[in-house]
Amino acid sequence: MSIDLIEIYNRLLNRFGKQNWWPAETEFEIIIGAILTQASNWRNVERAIINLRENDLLSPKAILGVDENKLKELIRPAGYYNEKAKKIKAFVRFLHENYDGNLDKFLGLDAEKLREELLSIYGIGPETADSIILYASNKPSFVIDAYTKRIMSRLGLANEDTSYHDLKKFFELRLPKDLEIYKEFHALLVELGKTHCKVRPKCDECPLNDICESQNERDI
DNA sequence: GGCCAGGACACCA
DNA sequence: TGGTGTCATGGC
Repeated sequence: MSIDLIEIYNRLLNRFGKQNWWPAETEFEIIIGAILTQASNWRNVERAIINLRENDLLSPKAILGVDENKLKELIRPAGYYNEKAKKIKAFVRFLHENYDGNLDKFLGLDAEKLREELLSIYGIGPETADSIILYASNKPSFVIDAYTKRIMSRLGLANEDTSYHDLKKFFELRLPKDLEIYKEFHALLVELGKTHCKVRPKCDECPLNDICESQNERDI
């Protein structure tokens, strides 16, 4: 099967424009956001990040020193705050113990080693790891999320049980290994997912409508 | 008032 | 390795 992912990319880019992800001021903020946004609404995550910023906690050192219960209270709006507080703590402890708390040193690892290290940290799975590699470490590692799986499934290019690894390779084998394309494409797929390719799809006006197998109301 | 959101992990068979 | 339960707030 030949499918032109660049064609899809260009359509999304023309429709939605450049997304300029990741919305954050620092690399550490990207990492915190990547953990906080797990299975959560980004608007809620923003509230949590604002709370952290107002308390000067957007640095590894500050997070390392803050009381975990205090951390939980501040990130509460993001949901799953007990779990996420543990995950955030786990990350800064790992950084402290293995890289002297030096984030630049850690993010300077080559992509393969960085991914391996990230996946060894509690609370960081494939998607969060790839998000950190792509947007914080600025190395091309394609991110697969729930929206991407759904969109690919609706397009007939994947099943619901297609593995993360296989879907990731599907994109990486068909796209130029270009940092900006990787960044934008993932952001654009999320935007499409939010606006059209939802659980209850709004296929009208979808830029991929003509090449989508599901058309309307196919329950996946 | 129910559904859903930019996942990961523990536990089980 | 695959399926299921759990974690939780807030917008729509």
